[in-house]
Amino acid sequence: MKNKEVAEIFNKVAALLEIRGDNPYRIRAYQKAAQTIEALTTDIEELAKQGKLEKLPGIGADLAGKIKEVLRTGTLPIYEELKKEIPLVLLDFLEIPSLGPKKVKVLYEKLGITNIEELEKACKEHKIAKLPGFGWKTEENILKGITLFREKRGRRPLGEVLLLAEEIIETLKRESPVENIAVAGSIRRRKETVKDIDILITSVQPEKVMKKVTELPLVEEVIAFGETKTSVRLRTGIQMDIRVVEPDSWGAALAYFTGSKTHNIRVRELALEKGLKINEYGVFKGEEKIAGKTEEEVYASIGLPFIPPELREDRGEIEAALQGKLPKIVEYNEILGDAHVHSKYSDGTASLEEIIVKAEKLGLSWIAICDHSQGLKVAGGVSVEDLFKKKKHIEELNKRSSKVKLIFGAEVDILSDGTLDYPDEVLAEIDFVIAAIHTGFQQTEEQITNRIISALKHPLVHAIAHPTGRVIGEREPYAVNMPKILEVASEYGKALEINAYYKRLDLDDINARAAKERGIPLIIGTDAHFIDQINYLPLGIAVARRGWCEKKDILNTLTYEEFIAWLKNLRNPS
DNA sequence: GCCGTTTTCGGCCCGACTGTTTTCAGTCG
Repeated sequence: MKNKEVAEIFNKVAALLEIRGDNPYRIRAYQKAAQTIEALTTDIEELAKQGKLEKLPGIGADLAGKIKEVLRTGTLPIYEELKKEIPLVLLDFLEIPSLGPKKVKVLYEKLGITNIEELEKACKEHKIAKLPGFGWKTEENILKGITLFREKRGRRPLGEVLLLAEEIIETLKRESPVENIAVAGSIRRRKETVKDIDILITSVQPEKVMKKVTELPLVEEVIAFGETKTSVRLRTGIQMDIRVVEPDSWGAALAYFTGSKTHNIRVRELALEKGLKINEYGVFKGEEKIAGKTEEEVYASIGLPFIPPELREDRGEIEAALQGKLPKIVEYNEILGDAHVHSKYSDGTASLEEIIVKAEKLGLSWIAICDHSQGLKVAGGVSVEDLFKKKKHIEELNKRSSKVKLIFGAEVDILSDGTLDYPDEVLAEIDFVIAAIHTGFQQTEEQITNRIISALKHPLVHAIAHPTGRVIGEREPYAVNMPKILEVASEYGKALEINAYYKRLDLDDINARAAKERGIPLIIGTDAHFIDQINYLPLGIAVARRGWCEKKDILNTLTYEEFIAWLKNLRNPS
């Protein structure tokens, strides 16, 4: 948690400096530092103690000192100073489309506007249009922006947007003259939340495609309309940007629009060092275009192998690629099973038979049926008696089904005192025990951490489900000391779950990478309560990929027999 | 504010579109 808090302060300093109109490169330095800190897989406090802060990219003597200051005092002199100069609420204004730092500054200095209500009032009284650089159009845009802001149309979970994007692509393929079409941006990188939908197209009739885009029934409003770039807002509130390029520029454009922004900056800096220029149209040596048709070509032009989109976050992937040390991240088709599915035995809606049919459809060869344990009454926790019925049921089905095997598991509650929700003699009968916290979220960090640690140390537990308990956009993680959890999991060889449910994705990419670096096995489970939620499995795989995980790091790449062997071996090492 | 087998100073990614302008700053990605 500490890392996020430090990063947050740096980000705010950067935003405030922007409004103040400070040196843009100084601002970028703060932003870059914030990003580096947020992506750390170790506790920043540890790095500070070891005097290793200055080894981090983008952090020099000055910022290292400032990090230490934040860790010591919780704030920074420059931050406090800026807050006095510029009201913090102005940062909210930056979220309003068409308002950037320059305009926000003018609003504050000329009209003394310091909250949304005042801003709205000033628009309605047409005071804004009279300001230099503003006009009636800007006034209208701000009013629209305020409405959007109030509706909190911020980042949405990837799982919510991905299907929509794929649907739109199918429609455009069918109904307009596109040749290549692909989703780019943070969706292609499979970031856990996304702000907009970026779609890239090649076409010989770009104007027809653009027209079609604006006519899609899903479109509510056209924000910008150009020959090569069109932006619309969909009825769901999300923005969609469409770019059309020449086939010859497909790879360069795809790389460009996939981002991330910081990854792109690094790539282009590398190009400059080699006397090349990269833009969305290609790689150029002087006037001559030397690459651009494919992404591979673009990376190769600056001496890099292809970097999978999920890694393009400027979290060391470029350095790794330069050294030939890019991980061979786990492939989507290497995942053979889903390690966390609920059935009718607890609060799931599907029968075991239905789950088998679904798994076969998805090409999976095993599913771990992990229903809730007895104490979790709200979620239909399974009594000991029913648990043994389920065990028998699974054994019978496994005899009949050859393509898909079920694994007899349980998602066992970690009670508030750290003990487990079934007695040991029952746990011993369960082939796969994944323990989880479902109650007592308000406990202190020490209490929660100790609960999970006692579960990790329990000899019959194999893994911990959704280790931080966060629900994207709804619930913050409970107070848990992740470095300690990682330490104990690593010591005891226990697995941690990447929960693939679209609102959990817990562990997240950064924690998954931290686990991988410590040799902790990871296990992906959809936590499906409805049969179709098993479809979310790729979202969990995406987290693993974003966490630099390779095949060997993920237990779901094991065959049924291998996984059963792993489970047994953990309890009785051979 | 960072960074350096061309550099400890002078660089720091690149382009489309909008709106307010009569040539371009600001915003956005």
